[in-house]
Amino acid sequence: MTTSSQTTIDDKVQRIWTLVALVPAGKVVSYGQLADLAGLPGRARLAGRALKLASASQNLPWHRVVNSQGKISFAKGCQQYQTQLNKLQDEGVVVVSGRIKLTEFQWQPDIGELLALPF
DNA sequence: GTCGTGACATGCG
DNA sequence: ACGCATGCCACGA
Repeated sequence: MTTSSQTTIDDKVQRIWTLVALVPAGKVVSYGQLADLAGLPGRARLAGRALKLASASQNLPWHRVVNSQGKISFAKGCQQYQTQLNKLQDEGVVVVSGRIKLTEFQWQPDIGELLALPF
């Protein structure tokens, strides 16, 4: 087949990065949500991997990604945890007992934004 | 090829 | 609310 379009791991990671870049300040998104939006249901861990692989030069707002419970997925107290927490609070995201109220701060992508995506 | 690990999610008790 | 099991699957040892 000359027209086969195989989606490699890199393509998927690329999609996650593209989506994260769309999240506005003051809002958060969950790993699972990113995977879903990328057309990869059930692949939340891949979203996490994508962020780990991302380089600082990409300037991704990775701190806006939390788990489905609205909590930061780093060990409480570690350096990364603190950095993420600080950035979120700087943006106005309210964190109570290490938790964020998703009903209030979870990002709801715009239809047009999704249609404009390359996938 | 098998196994353990992981920036996850969900269901059950 | 919390821990534990299971599902998921890429990666490295």
